Amino acid sequence: MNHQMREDIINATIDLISKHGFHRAPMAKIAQRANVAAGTIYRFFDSKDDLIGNAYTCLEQRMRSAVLDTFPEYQSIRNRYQHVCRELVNYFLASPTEFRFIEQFFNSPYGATTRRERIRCDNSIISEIFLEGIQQRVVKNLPLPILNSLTFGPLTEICRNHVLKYFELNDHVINSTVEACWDAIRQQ
Amino acid sequence: MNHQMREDIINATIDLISKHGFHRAPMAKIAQRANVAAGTIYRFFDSKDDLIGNAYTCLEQRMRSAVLDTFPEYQSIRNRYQHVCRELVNYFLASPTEFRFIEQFFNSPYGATTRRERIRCDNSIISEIFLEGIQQRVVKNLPLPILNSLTFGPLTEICRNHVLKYFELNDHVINSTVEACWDAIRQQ
Amino acid sequence: MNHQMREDIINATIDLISKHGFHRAPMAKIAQRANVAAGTIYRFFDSKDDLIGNAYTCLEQRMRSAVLDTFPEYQSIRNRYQHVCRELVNYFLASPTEFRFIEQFFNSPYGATTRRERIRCDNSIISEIFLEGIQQRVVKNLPLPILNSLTFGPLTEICRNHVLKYFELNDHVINSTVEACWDAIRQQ
Amino acid sequence: MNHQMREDIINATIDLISKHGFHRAPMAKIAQRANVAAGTIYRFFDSKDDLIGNAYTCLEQRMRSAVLDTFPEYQSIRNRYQHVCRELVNYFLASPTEFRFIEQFFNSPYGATTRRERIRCDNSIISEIFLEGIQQRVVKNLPLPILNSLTFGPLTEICRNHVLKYFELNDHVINSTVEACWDAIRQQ
DNA sequence: GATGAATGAGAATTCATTCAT
DNA sequence: TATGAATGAATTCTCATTCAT
Repeated sequence: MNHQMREDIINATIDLISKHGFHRAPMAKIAQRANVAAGTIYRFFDSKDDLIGNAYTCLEQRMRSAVLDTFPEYQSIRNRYQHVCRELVNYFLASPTEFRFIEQFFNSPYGATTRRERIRCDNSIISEIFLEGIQQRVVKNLPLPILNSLTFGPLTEICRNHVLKYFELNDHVINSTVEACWDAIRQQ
Repeated sequence: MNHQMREDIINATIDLISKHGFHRAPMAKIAQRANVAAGTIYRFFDSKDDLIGNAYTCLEQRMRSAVLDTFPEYQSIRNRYQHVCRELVNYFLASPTEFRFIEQFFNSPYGATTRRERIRCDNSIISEIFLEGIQQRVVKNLPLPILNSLTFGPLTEICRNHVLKYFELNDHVINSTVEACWDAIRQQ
Repeated sequence: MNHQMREDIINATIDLISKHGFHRAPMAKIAQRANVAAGTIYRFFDSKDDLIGNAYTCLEQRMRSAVLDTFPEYQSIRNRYQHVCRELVNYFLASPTEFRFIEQFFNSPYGATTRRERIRCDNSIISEIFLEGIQQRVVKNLPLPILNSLTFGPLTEICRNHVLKYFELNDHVINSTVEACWDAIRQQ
Repeated sequence: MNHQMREDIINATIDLISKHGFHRAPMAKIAQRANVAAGTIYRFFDSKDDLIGNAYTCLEQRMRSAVLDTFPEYQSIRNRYQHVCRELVNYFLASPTEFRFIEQFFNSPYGATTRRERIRCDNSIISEIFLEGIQQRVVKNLPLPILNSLTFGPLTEICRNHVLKYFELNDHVINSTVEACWDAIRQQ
């Protein structure tokens, strides 16, 4: 198994699909952009659907790394929370193509069977923050999916607006938004 | 122009696309489900893309009505805000198919050129609430797109989780979430 | 039978087909240009093919009139010959649309079963000229179809070049060409 | 690129179109007759229009070869003229299908932008004959397009009549016609 | 008679996948 | 193992024709 080839195919897939959608990203073009033959894709993936699924899984890994690599394990709940939020936004802004792919994937039938939390951040980490916060009465006692939504819902939204050039973000605005997310979930 | 037919076609489109995605919703199947001939669709719409765009526009209208028909014009900012939030969630939960279509549309290249705010709520209404709130120092002085994201980001998310059966909503949870959104945007 | 309507439909047919070809001249557009409903065409013609055939027959009549209305019955063979030639060219140049239709018709499977002579000129007239000419040893003793081709072949060609704007005709050039055609058929 | 396949597709195209017209020669049938899959055609040609255009260009080449391969470069103007005429007629009679295609092409909107001279004979050769003839006062001093029409107009016509079985040609008649064409253009 | 909306068979074209080299 | 030409089912769209009004 040539791992570089696999990587190239996945990157080509993300590129084309994020730009043109699942349809209008023909295998032939994916192959071309990846500098492999069309048939070669099928040595790595069973079908186009399989390729799409694997492209997503691959992105999941990348995001997890981005967010967790610099995770400050021993800081306050608030700090850990804000770290995750900021790193996520930074990752998305640095990788607009991947961001578009992920959003498309999640909101299509392909991703309908995937919980959003999985990709956003390793469950154990963000859940741990929430659970610890609830226990310490720093965070509202709400179901985890709700806390997740209150956090990642707005962050994803502002990234979309920025990536699609509707509203440009900067550090100040990002910080304000993260702060507002924290206001949403913290015990008042 | 037979308006019932047009409506039927749009509903069939929303139905099939929300379930199977833009591809895998062939015109032939749309026609079949709408009980019209394949060619008939083209009397009302120029192309599949045009049909999809119009289906979205139609949903926009329906949502606007749902949210605005019972709008309490003369109540407090907080009450008006919470009204919009709750009606939106109610509408989405009552129309899961339409919700899925909208999410797919927005996150695909089709909807990339459409600002999300448009559909979520008539701009003038929600913007008015925010602007009035900022003026009265009840709402944080943040750019409108950020306030929008802090509001509709979480709401869309919890609807998605409910519609996809990951986390069941009830009035209590919805109220808590709306309250948390308010906490996110209100002046602390 | 509303004759004006029939005429309008035929004119619309000639117009559209001469410009866009047999395909790309849909019945709906023909109807539109003729200011009648699509279904109305079928009160006058059995099918599109029938319409095309009748459009041709109609043109045949028009041409015949154009050439014969001023026919100088009692002049010399040469004069009568040159009259027919010139009138034909004049008619074609004055009616480029009809010319294009006829050419298309004749060279398509539609017209494959139609002898060209029919339309070019009433058989009896031109044949009479040729036969008389042969008898008087003024015209070469060649089969009539050959004499026809030597006459109408070049004339059609120069009309095509003019109509398609490849080579502009004027009276002088037309006269020279007619003269040359006469040289081709006359006994040397 | 499999050149045999390309050739097969072009031949199938010429075959079907010459018999049934541009419409009524669906890509599916062309593919079938060429013993290739429908999609294969699109590896060689962008569209049906492109295929038709290329089929014509291919015929142009074939005709040119037919006429020029045996061209007697150092003979008299009259001999060279008559050679071109006869070879052209011979080629058409030997290839009635190709002849029908060419005629249809030229007289349809497809070929409206193509000067007829191009296909009939390599311009430089026939033009050279005419120009030389004019200079030597052997040929009438008429514009080249007119000389072209006086020559190829009748020849095409008699071929049409033969191919469509209205009037059977033989060497004697062909020679007489070529002679008559020469009479048309030669200085009297 | 006239209409034109509706039909649906048929056309061009695309593209996931296969397989001989 | 990698290729990419070839496949043909599936898709979008067109348009001659019908028929209820």
